[in-house]
Amino acid sequence: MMTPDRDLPQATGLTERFEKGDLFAAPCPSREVLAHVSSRWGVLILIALRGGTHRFSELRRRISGVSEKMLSQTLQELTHDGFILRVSHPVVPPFVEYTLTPLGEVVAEKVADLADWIELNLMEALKARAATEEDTVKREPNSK
Amino acid sequence: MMTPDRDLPQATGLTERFEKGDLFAAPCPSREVLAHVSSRWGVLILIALRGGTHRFSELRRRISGVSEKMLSQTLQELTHDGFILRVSHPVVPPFVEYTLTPLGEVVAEKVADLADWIELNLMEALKARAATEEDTVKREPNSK
DNA sequence: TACTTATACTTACCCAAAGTAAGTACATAC
DNA sequence: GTATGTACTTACTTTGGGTAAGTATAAGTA
Repeated sequence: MMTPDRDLPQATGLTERFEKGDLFAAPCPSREVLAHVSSRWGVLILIALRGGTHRFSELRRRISGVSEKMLSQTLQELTHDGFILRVSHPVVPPFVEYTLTPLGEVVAEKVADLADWIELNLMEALKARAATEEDTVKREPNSK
Repeated sequence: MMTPDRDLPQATGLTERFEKGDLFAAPCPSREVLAHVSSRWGVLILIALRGGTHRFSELRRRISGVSEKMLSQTLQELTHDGFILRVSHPVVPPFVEYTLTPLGEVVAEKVADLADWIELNLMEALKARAATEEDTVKREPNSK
């Protein structure tokens, strides 16, 4: 049976063990920011902006697969979170530049670290995928 | 006015990254794995499993807000990717344990590093949020 | 005996988020 | 005058995530 444990007092006890913060608590604002940073396009945008300023359309072309809508939206979120600085030049056609803030450079570095590691170790991960049958280990009832 | 495009001559670091796993290319398998790891629940599961083995229902209670469906699904993905080992004891009621693999411990560490940093620096991010009007910098047409 | 509780799931259904396509305003090139 | 490029927004459609309920089984409770 499903027990609706939305806001049970157990949160306090568990939070103690993870005393860093309340990331494990549902209404934690960190989750939102973390979601922006680790979102599908957020990750790629942050990595793309390492190394320097880029224009909107540069990012769009570089990050294969983003729609303009999602790029715009994610850039807004990250800008709003203080990770990206948006500089718009009031000319025609529009000219807008996006740059990492000092705060953004730190997150971007951590995100890139994660992404790079995954790229480099993909082979191992894929090998594990091939061996699907070994995913689960079954133990005898009396072995525990 | 013609807008100069400094699109192609990229920073070497980024270009190298393109050629290795090519995260920026849409059909790159790294993206999928990265999506699993950096997904809303994937992040929290990996962090929760640092420090030791946990049962399904333990994780469910700890990670406030996960549905059983999402927990099950995300655990399957991460298990399939080789980051988590699933050990099921064939008893009634079911008893299943989840543990990080050596590979999983490394990703979990990187993910936790990112999450911790965000939690600690949330205040700065929120301060940036408050100053919404300063998100965008406008420059005069002739200032560039 | 019958009812409840607990576990680790799956399945059906629904809605919000993500993706697609088109529109916008203006200028320069052909 | 048609096309192109810029940085967007807005409607519409699709998909994925969330909610609630179902499942099998055994121990515990009334």
